[in-house]
Amino acid sequence: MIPSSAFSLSMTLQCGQCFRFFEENGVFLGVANGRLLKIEQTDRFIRFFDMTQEEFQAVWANYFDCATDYDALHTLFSNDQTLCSAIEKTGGIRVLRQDGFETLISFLISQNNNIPRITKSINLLCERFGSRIAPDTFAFPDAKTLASASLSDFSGLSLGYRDRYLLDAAQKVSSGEIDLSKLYTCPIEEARQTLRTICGVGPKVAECVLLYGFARLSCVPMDTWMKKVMARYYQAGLPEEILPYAGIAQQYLFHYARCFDTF
DNA sequence: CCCCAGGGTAGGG
DNA sequence: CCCTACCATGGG
Repeated sequence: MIPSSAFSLSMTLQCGQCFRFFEENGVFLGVANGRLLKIEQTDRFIRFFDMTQEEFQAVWANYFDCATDYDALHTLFSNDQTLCSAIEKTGGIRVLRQDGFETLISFLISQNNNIPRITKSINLLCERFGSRIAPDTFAFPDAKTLASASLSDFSGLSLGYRDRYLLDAAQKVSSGEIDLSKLYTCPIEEARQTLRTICGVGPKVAECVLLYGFARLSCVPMDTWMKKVMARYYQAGLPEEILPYAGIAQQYLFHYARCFDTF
């Protein structure tokens, strides 16, 4: 269990950073790290169902980024007026530490797309190519499996023109042409450059992959909503002192603009 | 019919 | 460097 202060499970799982959780009577079910996760938020705690302390420490503490002091970040961010307002509504969001390859594929699908359709495509992709880990539950497929597919194998997943992007990404990772493990710590510009050799990875998708998949917290995905926020509130850029954690600030501002502000 | 969706690419100035 | 048309697909 995790204390609930400054932690909103529903916002964290539904703010558009991950796509494999759904809510049923207040309980969230989903798949990450090749495991089925059942989890709920009570008044004071986040409760993990069917979970040993060992598994929580080995897998999920990292996934939910329990080591980061979000209260300290809120204090830092609150010096800024707009972020202060955003945090009032969205401060329970945590930036998840997701699998790098899954994040890469997921945000290739996200381009010029909407969240319900992204979710649908990803679930269909897992059903077709992922290993079955429980009834009607499938893990995210690995790079080798996707790389061995052909374009026609992707039909019916509502990927549109993005099918060849997935294949290119899977082949570059599977062949070793791209070593994703380097992206955690290599210089950030090198990480961006590496990802952008993949067809369909531009500036925005690269930032998403690095932030959500490789814990590069300085990365700021500039989607249509964040562009509106920047134009309206930050024409001179984000405050200097938050830049090392700008990705987390971005998550608050993105969700604030999308769900609470009127643009 | 239009527009938009967590954009990127190719092609032309 | 900039700008624009186009890219599949579904929902409003």
